[in-house]
Amino acid sequence: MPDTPASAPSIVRVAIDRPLNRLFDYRSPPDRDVRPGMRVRVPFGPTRLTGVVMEAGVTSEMDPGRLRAVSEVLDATPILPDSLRELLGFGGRYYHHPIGEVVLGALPPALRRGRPLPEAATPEPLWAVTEQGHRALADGAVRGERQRAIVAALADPDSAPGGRLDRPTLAGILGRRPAPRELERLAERGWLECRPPEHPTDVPPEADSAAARPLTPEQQAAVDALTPGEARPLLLEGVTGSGKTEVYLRMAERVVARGEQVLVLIPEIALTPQLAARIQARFPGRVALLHSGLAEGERLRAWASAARGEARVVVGTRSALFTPLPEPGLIVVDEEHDAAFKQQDGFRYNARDLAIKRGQLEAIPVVLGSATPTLETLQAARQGRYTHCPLRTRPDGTAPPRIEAVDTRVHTPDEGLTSPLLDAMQATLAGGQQCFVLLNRRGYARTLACDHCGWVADCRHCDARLTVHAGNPRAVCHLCGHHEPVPDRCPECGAELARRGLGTQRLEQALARHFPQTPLIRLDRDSIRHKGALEEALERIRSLDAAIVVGTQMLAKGHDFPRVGLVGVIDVDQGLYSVDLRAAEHTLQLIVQAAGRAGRGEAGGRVLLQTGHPEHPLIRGLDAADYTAMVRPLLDERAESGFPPFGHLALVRVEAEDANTAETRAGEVATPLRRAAASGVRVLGPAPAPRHRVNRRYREQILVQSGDRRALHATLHQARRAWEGLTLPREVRIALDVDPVSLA
DNA sequence: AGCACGCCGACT
DNA sequence: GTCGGCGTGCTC
Repeated sequence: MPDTPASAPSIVRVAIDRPLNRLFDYRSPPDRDVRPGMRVRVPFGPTRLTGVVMEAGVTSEMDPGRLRAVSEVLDATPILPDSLRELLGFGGRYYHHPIGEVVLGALPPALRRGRPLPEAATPEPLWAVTEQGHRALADGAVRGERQRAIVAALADPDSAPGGRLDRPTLAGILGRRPAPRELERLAERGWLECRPPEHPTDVPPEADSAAARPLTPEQQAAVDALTPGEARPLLLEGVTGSGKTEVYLRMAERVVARGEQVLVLIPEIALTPQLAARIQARFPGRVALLHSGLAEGERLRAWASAARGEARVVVGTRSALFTPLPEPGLIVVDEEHDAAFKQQDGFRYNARDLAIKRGQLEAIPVVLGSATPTLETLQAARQGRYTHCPLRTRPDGTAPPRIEAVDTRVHTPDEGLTSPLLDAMQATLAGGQQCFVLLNRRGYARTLACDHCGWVADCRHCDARLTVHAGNPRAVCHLCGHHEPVPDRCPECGAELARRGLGTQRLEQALARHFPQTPLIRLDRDSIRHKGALEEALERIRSLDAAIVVGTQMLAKGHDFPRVGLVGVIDVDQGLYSVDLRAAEHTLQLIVQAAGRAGRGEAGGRVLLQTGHPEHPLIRGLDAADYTAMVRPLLDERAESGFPPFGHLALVRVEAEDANTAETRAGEVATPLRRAAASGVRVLGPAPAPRHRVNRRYREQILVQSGDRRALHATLHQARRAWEGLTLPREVRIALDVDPVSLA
């Protein structure tokens, strides 16, 4: 960098939290060394804003007289290192999102607002259940939902291996933050004890039985595939129970042992608290946990402890990807196929893809773990761009479950249930095992309709049918949340209304009639609405022998259940024949993930799929032991259509308050896209979005597709500049989604 | 995104 | 006469 003469004012280029796709130049104070990565306070129009210096010592294109001066320098040293700023710059360009929002969005809210970075913090103390507490829990003496949830979470070796958790981790498991006073009160009653964070040597090895068990040859091979200096991404493909977590932990141990930090990304902390808890148990006092359930101060402290290098392992959801690590050594993306890694509004980044990029920039390996990797990841592994480490055998030696189809044309379902499924359930329950029944629609009935005049209950804000919910009876829109009372009679003709289609609530009722003696638990977004309910339900499932659990895809997510003998999938056809880009892929993933719940016991499990199309190639190819073989027809289909991973997509959505405006403006938005489109870039649309009206707004969409990523991005870039010259009404919004997960 | 400036309708 | 409606344009 050339020295600037002492007389010329030094100029810094600053990112600010405004949707403007450029940086702003300021004169930096003559007496202070303002370096890239530091936060500054700058005048912006009539106000002052917090910004991040992206470049320093630059010359400005601006007329020097128009430059204003930095008002205040907020950091003594940079809080965003070079590599992260580079990652954020890349992210802004790749996803075509304003750089300032990207950069400021990477900071915890407290830092975004200009608060100082806290000094080194004392580590969070760890909480554990006392002997007395265990007895009280067993005797039912722990009264109060909240108190019981806390003690139960700490007492459960699945949620708290090692029996000790700090408050932020507990918050992730409970889905709410227990107040310090709540914990203290439990300690005063003698049920909990509080210990200072200990050294790793204090952890009893029996805290996690997997830590003592030798690795299988496949696990060992995966751990050994991670060689220092080799920064290639690694796909760890393993079914549930194949011991992926133990592989992550052993890799992390090696990385931490050589003085480097580990970042672990997980899809959603509330649904999979076990991984976070196991990591916490293996690296006590050295883990920072970052998730949306944290209070602002806690989030700031966790972020700062990672940034200062105190936390050696950082575990977090999507946005934790942007945590600074002074000594990075490894990034793990667990359940890499999960759509939760894609941000669905604003800066629409995919944390999995940006994790790969971060790995490149930091020259460290990235491990992608899944039983059902995305087609993008499988293809990269097939081409040798990623190292592929399969874990085919389960450490407990059990066989993968058998997957069988039940032909619903032969066996007509009653309330969603066919006789072969009911018979299989009967047998499973008789054997003392559990049955999981999966239906991807919550509520009671899918629609409310009049058989007499054809009226159906529609949402007044969206293009969607209202779903009938039982219990507190309401008709609910699953798109916008609008709800209204369920009418007794048809508002048009007064005839009796029919409740059509099946939801989890109705299925639950039907199952209760078939199996009146069997404990029945429902698990969906409605049943776990109140905080800690998921943990309670999981706890109950684990405590039972024969039982039926009915629920949505939530059932198939990472929880560990030892006694599931049978998984029934009520309706797979919906996913197989949906027009959406990834519907079939997601259905296969769901089936395999669900199958992973079955047969952890010695008996081996069964999966029954109810379908009207048992001859469908994807159904015929189902084999829980070989996902790669299962998805081959999908890959062939994508290759033919030029869809990912064989081509690249971007979706442009134009939204307005009325349908006409949306349509005409979408046309104006499409024109520069067409004009900019290089050869090999296709522009499809505009067309009404599959969900045309949502929340009283109308949406049109344009799909841009190309086999050449660079050509696609050049097109988007050029079109975007043309859009800036467009005079659109304020209410019209253009949203650009690069690498969309769904076209709906 | 904010926020100010600016140019036309019903109020003290 | 003026308070305020939100259309348009700028922010180093």
